[in-house]
Amino acid sequence: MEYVEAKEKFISTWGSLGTLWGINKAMAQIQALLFISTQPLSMEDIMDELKISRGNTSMNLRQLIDWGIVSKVLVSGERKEFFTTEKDVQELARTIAKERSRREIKPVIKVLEDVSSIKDDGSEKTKELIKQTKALKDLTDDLDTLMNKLVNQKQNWLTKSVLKLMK
Amino acid sequence: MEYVEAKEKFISTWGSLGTLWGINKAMAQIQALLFISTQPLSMEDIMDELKISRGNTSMNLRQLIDWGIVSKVLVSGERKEFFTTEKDVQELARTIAKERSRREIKPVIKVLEDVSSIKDDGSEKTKELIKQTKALKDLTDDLDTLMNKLVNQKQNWLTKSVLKLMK
DNA sequence: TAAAACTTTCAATAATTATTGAAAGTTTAA
DNA sequence: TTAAACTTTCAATAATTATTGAAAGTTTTA
Repeated sequence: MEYVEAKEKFISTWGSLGTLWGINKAMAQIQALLFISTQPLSMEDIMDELKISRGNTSMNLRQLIDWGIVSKVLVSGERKEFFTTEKDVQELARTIAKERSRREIKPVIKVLEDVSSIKDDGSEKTKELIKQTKALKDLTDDLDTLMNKLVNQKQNWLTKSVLKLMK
Repeated sequence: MEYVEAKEKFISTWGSLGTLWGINKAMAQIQALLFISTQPLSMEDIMDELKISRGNTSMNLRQLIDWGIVSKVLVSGERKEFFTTEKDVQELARTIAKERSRREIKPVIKVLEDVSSIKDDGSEKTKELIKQTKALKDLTDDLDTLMNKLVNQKQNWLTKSVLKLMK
């Protein structure tokens, strides 16, 4: 496989994986492109590489910035803006995990709490609803805690964690 | 909050969470409904509760069965089929984790391996592509291993794991 | 074996989500 | 200032994905 083919394969695979996990394709592909790029890229560069429109590029770059994954960089002597992504995979994973926890997991835990704390009217179906949503709440809470703990150990968190679990 | 309101809130929240994570709404809602139901439900029951068509119900039930999350149960004296979902949240999490690993993570690891093992032609951009996809491959591999290890400890895996990591 | 009871399939359609592109907005340099 | 260089916004449109419903298929019972 040559460079160009490998690059395209990587970008398109990353895009598909994104789609599978509820992340839009353009967003995932922009991040992938920046991730393997040796310098920061301008909007033009991204549009040309991925063959997407200016509007699309602009909107998705903003989302990536909101997620804390991409940042603007100033290139001296250049008027337009350039963009880079976090290059360290561990830091990247940490950022994504934190954001998904904050945006998606925490609100669900809140709903599960509300639902599981309705008044027990003694009926079987109410008991079941309470029991099951409580169990789901506890699990989600534990997973969220675990994920955040994992991700907050700055140094080699993954390796360390895997080792601990193998004991 | 009354039973009916709580039930609807749970089902619709679960549906939205599904959508956010790339799982279709009907599929997530069917699973949610079965999860809090005291008995197995027939296709009619599900259609009525969720106000979805027969075709939709049939297709999504099949997908849930393919994922190993829902199973058919025979109710004696009844001709039609009834369905239940795994009621134990830990077992449920285990099944979902394994399936997502098998269907989505493993194939991506394969692509990352291919891409990161292209010939180094000495150019900076090739070196960067190799370096970054290699790092991503290693991380993904570690996360996948960790997830599978977590999930394969049959008893109280989560609690145990959290405790270990807190040491 | 016929027909009733049920499930699956799939082409048509609806709903949702992503993308475009041009107009409006903003910043910088002369 | 003003006009060129650049970015953002957003209504229109395209692409994708989900859903319907009726016909075809299957199984069971009489």
